[in-house]
Amino acid sequence: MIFLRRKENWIVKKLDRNFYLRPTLEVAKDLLGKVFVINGKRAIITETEAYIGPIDKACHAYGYKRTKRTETMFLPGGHLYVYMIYGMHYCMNIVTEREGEPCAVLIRGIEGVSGPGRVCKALGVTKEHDRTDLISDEIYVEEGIPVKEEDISIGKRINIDYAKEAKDFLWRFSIE
DNA sequence: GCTGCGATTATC
DNA sequence: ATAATCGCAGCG
Repeated sequence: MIFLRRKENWIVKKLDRNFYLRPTLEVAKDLLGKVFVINGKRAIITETEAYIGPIDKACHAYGYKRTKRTETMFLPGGHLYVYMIYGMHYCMNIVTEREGEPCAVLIRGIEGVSGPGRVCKALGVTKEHDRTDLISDEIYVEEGIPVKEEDISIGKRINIDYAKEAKDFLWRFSIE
């Protein structure tokens, strides 16, 4: 039995573990329109990018590379992966797929905010949130708004020109 | 112990 | 087009 409480037109049901354990490209696309909840703030996700460690030269964990930083991506889907970049910004990702498969989805935009660094700043996400489990009471993602297939734009990922053939993968998803 | 650079952003 | 700014991977 499924009961969906609705608050205005948002479906407020929390996403469960199984949502995140699916293939990364599916999760990246399905996260559009979902509502990220943290620090008492709520934000509609509008732009994402997939990073698939086993085959993706743009991914920190390419070829299953384990370092102190990438260790988070080996956790089961549904955890937060937060890292600092350029010594001054944080980037927030949601880990996907089963434990041991280092994959994640970068949250590149939320409603009214473009760019992964600005997203973290707007939501107050820092290194402290790395490894946070989203199957929790305080920090999680809700069903949010249904998104139509025709409203989704697909394109190449941003700022990964160093990543050889992977730079041309169409692993970026966005709405509006 | 050094060196170089990055899934970015603000500003020239 | 370029500076800002630092954790850390790679090297040896």
